[in-house]
Amino acid sequence: MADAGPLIRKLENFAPLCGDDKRALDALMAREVRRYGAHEDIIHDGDRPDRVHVVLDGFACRYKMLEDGRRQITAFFVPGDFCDLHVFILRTMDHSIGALTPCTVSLVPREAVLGLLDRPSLARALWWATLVDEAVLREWVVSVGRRDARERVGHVLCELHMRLRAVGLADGGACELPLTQVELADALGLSGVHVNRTLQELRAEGLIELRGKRLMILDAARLRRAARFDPNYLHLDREGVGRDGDGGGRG
Amino acid sequence: MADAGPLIRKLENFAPLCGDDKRALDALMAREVRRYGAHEDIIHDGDRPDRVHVVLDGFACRYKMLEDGRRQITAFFVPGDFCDLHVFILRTMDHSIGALTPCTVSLVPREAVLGLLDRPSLARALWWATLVDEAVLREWVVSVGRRDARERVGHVLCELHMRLRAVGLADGGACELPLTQVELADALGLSGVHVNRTLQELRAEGLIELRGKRLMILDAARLRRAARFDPNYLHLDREGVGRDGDGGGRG
DNA sequence: CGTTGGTTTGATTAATGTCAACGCACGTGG
DNA sequence: CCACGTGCGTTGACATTAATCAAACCAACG
Repeated sequence: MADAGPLIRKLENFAPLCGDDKRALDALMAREVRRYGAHEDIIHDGDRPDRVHVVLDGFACRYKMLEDGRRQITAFFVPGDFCDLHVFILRTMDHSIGALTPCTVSLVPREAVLGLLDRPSLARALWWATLVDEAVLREWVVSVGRRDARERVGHVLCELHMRLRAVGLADGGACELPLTQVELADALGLSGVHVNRTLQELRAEGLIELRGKRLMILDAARLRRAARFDPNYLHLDREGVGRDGDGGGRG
Repeated sequence: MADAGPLIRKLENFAPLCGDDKRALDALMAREVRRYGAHEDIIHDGDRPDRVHVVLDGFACRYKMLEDGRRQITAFFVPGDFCDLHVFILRTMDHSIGALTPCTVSLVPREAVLGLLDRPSLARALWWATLVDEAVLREWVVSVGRRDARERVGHVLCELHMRLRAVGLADGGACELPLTQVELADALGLSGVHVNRTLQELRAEGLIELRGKRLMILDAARLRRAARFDPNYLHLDREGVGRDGDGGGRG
C-alpha cells in the first residue's frame, strides 16, 4: 500500500518527471521496505548506515538528545522525504532518526541512488529536494530563535499542512497530523504545557481545529498572518520548469 | 592578500588535495574578487544571483529579517566558506547574506563551479563542505531550541574557534572574533543585554577572555563541559581519507 | 475495569526580554 | 589639541514569557 507516489508528487513540485523517471523511482522504492513501530529508532546517533532511508508512509523525525534528556527535533519527515542523503559522504551519524508513528521506510543502497543521479532530471530534482530541506531547517532556526510561541506553533502547522498538500496528503484545509503536543514542543523549543496552552489559544480564535490526529485549518489567511508565515522558503512553485538546465546534465 | 588558502585548508580537513586540485581552486578564486564594507549586503532576499560567493577574508552571515525588525542569523561565514551553493537549483534567495566586517569575496560563475565538480576529489570535498554546513545548522537549532544562554554562548564560541582553527586562523586558544554582542545575540536567539551578562559570567569564571575583537579560550575543557560542546558534528576528522570511493579514484 | 498515553489546569518560579541611561574608546573636524 | 559624535559595551529596574511541578482528566484498549 505504501508506494513511491508521495515522493514522485513531491519532486514534481519542482519539475515534471517523465515516465521512465517515475518508473525508476517506483522500482527503487519497492526493492527493500521495512516497517518501524512508533517511537522506534530508524537510525541512531553514531551509526554508520550504508543505505539511504526514504519515508513511504507515516511520520518520522530527526532529533538530537542532550545528555540530561532534553531533546530537540530538527526535522519532521512525512511520506516522500529522504532522511539521510548525507550518508554518501559523512561517515557517522551526528544525530538520530526515529519513527513518530508506525512507518513504512524504503532502504536504498548507496549505489542505487548513484544510479538515479545518472538521470539528469532526477539528479536535479533530488538536489532541489535536499536544498529545500535545508531551507526548511533555516526557517526552523528563525522560528525557534525569534518567534514567540503563538507564531511558532502557527508556523509549523502552516508548514506541515503545505508539505502534506505537496505530496497529496491534504484535503482542503485538513490533513492527518499524528503528532503529540510534546513532539511539537520538542520541535519548537517549547515545553509541552506551553504548546498546549498556545494551541488552545489558536483554537479559541477560530484559526484551527486539532483533535485526535487530525488538523483542520479554519482560517488560513488569518493563521498565516498571525504566524507570519510566508511559504516562499518551501520553493514549491515549480522553479525547475523551463530551466535552460546545464544544471545537472553531466554524463 | 586574500587567497584561496583558507578554503583549501578547510577542504583538506576532509581529505588531502593534490597539487592540481589546489591550483584549480586558486585560479578560480582569483578570477573575480569584490570587497564589501561592514554591514553591506552581499546578496539580498529575493535576488536571483547567477554567481556563487566564497568568503576569502572577513566575517559574513546568513540572516533573515521579520517584518517588524527582528533578525535571526542562521549562519556565520568565515574565510573559506561558500555562501550560496544553492544558487544552482533554487531560483530566488529566501534570505540575505551580509558582511559583518569588511569582506573580500570571490564571485564564481555557475559554470566554473560545475567545472570544479569534474574533479572527483573536489566534488567530494565540496559535497562534504555543504553537508557539514547543514550539520552546523542542525546544531544551531539544538542550541537555540534547548540550550540555555550560558550553553549557547559557550557553544558558539567553541564552534567558531574550531572552525577558525580548521582554516588556519586560530593560534592556540586565541582567534580574531570581530562580532558585536548584538550579532551574537541575533545568532543565538537572545537579546544583546543578555549576551552581555552571559559573557561576563563566562569571563568571571575564567573560561574565556573576549576583548575588542579577540577571543581567547582560557580553559577549553571546562568551557566545553559548561556548553556541552561535542565537536563531532563538525566532521573535521579526515573522514574522507581511505574511503573506497566509488566516486572515482583520484589520479 | 484498570492501565496507559496523552491532554488539560492551576500555582509558582526561573529565565530572559525591555527600557533607559551611562560609560568608554575611537575617529573626525574645527 | 580639544570637542563632539558614534558605536558598542555595561548597568539597574522592571515586565513578561515560558518553564516547572503536580495533579486531574479523558479516551482508547486489552
